[in-house]
Amino acid sequence: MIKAPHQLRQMSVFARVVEAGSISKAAEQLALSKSVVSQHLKRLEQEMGATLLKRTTRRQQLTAVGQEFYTYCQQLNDFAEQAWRSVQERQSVPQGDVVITAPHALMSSVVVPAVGQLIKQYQGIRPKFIVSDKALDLMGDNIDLAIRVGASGNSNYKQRRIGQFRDVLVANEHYLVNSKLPLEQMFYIANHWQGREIHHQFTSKIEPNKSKSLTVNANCTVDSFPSAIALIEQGVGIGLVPELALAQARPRLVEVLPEYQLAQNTIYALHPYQQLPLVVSTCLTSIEQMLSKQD
Amino acid sequence: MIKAPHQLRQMSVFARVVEAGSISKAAEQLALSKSVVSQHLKRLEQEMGATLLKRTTRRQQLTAVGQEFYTYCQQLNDFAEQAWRSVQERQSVPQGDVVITAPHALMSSVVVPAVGQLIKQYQGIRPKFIVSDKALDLMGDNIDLAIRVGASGNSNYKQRRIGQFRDVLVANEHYLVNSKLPLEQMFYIANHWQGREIHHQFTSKIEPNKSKSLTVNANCTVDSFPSAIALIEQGVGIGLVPELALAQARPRLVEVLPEYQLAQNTIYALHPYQQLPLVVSTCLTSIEQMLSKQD
DNA sequence: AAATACTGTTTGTAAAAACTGAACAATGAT
DNA sequence: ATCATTGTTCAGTTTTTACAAACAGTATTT
Repeated sequence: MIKAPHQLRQMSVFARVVEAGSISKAAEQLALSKSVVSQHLKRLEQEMGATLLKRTTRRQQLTAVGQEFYTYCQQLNDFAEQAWRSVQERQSVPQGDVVITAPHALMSSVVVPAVGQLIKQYQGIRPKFIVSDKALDLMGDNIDLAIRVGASGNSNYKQRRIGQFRDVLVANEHYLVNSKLPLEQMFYIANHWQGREIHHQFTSKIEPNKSKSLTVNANCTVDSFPSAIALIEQGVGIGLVPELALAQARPRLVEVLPEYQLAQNTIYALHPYQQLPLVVSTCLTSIEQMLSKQD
Repeated sequence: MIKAPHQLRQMSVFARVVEAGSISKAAEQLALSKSVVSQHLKRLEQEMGATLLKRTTRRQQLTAVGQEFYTYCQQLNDFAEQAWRSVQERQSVPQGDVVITAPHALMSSVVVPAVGQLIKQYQGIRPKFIVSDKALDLMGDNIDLAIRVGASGNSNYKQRRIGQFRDVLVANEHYLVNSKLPLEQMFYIANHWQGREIHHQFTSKIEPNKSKSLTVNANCTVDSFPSAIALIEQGVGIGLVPELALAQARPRLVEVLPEYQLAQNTIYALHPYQQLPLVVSTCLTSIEQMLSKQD
């Protein structure tokens, strides 16, 4: 019944003409020329096959049909107005649900603090944190923001580089002092994602050309780094830990090769939006700031 | 807040996408190409500064904003739909108020019978007849249809020729037979619009070239022809009467100059519409038919 | 009566948009 | 791995929209 794209517009204009009381005033209010408004009205009436407004140059009067039609068109305008307002309001202040996922390496050390700080300012934010080292499906799990290490090659989602960090090979101070074993034979506590065969390429912190490589087999595997830290603190062996997560544990852990460092991991933010909702973008900004501070 | 002409359309399309569950299906339902629908959505989101629909190639999910926005857009479509339907229904059958004005000469003899016949068929018609020999203001008096004799030179309204009739000079049969006076001296009962000095130009009914003229002063003036008929029937004098109105009175009245006739008067219909409402146009048609029958 | 101020309509023209169809990338199912 | 499906992007075309100016009708003012 109603197919043409312009009819809604015409209905809207018609309502304004009725309210304004004349074509000229309506045109003024709508910031249009009289001719346009006149034509809109004309075409609308043609396409409906009925006059809505009896009009001379001085007066105008609604038809019976026009009267009824107007009540709808009026509401139509109101609804459109309300719809926009509702969105604008919602977007003026960060609020509402945000589902954020991040790997262990970044969640408690970066994401949670960043968002936590935000909540103090905007109490309307209701975040939900999902720790996962696996790549979850943003759409399926209804995730608004995913922080990941390394780029996901193929994805429909928007992806942006938001920071970087290094992993550090650490051990309990006592373990390192007491153990007489060569590095290759130390007890290696690996994360699950590292696999069984582990290869590390170290570069000197001072001289970029000087490098050292290390290849070991995992003696033990954990599925998240807090377990690794626990073991390392206990003096069981050595293991890789994100430097960002060392803050809490640093006093008791020391680097195994203090003069060397590993390559940087890149941190990406992913989201399923064409355009970020305010809550999400605010969270993301906060996380980025947190990351830049730590550099 | 909402200014752009296309936004209503976009909102409408957005609602359809949500309802259809996918852009493709929505495009199909709207008889559009996918690309258009996609772009509409894209632009709408851009202009609102918010994503309404998180979407991959397979699934789509409403945003919090989108959810709220949708409820409005949905109703918007519904309203538009209803608005059109209401008009269509109203126009499928002639019904409702019609205000018709006509001069005495035509009202009871033509207009009322024509519309009366119509009412038998369409009981929803509620006509209001206003007899007036003066030209009323269509807009001011809320008149839908005006039947007039002679064209109104300057007017904003649509005007159309719908028939014609002659005036006839008549008298009571007995008066004519008994009166020995010459025509010029007979007691002349004039209508108000004829003025004091009256000139008639007669033409022979048989020979177009043969003509006769008559100039008289009014002995008596009436403001509408029924009064004239009453007087004439009483045998007071002669007077001009529209032939159309003679039907009821004919048995008792006879033409003064049976072989001659006066010039035809043209009947016009006037209305204040760009496009006639169904009720009005139906009435007009019926009146036209009534006129053509009498020719 | 004439001048005026204000209406709504028409017309020609330029800008904006809507739309299409085809090519493309991503996804899920067979 | 192939295949059908989905959404996006990119030309190019058609349709709408909009404006400005000229015009005509109406009411007020002078």
